[in-house]
Amino acid sequence: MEKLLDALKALSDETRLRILNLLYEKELCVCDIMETLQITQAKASRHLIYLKNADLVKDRKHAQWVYYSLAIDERIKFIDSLVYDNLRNLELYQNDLQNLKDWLKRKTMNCD
Amino acid sequence: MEKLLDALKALSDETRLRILNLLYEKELCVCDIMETLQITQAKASRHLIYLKNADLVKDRKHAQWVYYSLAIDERIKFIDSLVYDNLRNLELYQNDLQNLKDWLKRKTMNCD
DNA sequence: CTCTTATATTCGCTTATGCGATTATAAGAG
DNA sequence: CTCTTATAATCGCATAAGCGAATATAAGAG
Repeated sequence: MEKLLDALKALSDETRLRILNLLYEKELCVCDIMETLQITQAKASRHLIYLKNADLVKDRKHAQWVYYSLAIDERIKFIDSLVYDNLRNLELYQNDLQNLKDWLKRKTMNCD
Repeated sequence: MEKLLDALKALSDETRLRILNLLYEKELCVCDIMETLQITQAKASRHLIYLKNADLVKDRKHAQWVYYSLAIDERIKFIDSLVYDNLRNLELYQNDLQNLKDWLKRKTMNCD
């Protein structure tokens, strides 16, 4: 199956790794990712679709939002090791998690 | 450290995965890899150098041969999982291992 | 030295990738 | 309906990647 190669290609780009790192925390919509990583909407959308085509994430539409979440089954559990043992030792990805936390907090407050 | 990204880029090409799969068996010279995978010398050499630059393999020169072997430390042990749990379930990579075995046998016999 | 073998490097080409900017689509909100 | 917000798709461009063919280098062999 060449799906493995697709998955590896999906993992060979920093932006997609950063997105995947966020999705390991929780399901997120496109705008959460744009805000957290400070990237353009087109860029976020493009890379999410790339990850989806590689079967690493799945999406779910609700009203005008599209929510993305992990779709990593045990066939490719090496990705768990990659994220927990490697990615998250790096400052960039740690900072992204903190930024996500901050963003989600601000977002909730604005709804009050 | 961006070395992780280099490693992932190195893993996103089928030829390099096939080479890595072989090196998980044993140290090999460039010509073993050409013969086993039936690829050109330039292609084998190029991809081995790519893997070396990503710190996934190391080389050792002996007489006119250059021997390549794994250089995967525990920082990137997710690659072990990738190879043993994913790659080696795929027919292509299983066949490559058989071809390697056959080639090494033939090679030894020619030296008698 | 000269020839052969093993490996690396360069060249020119083709295709793939990533990007910003823009446009299209789709669902609410009012 | 019309306007706004969220997301996807398209376009044109620049750069990277992979390839075969040819050439360069380096070490033995004779």
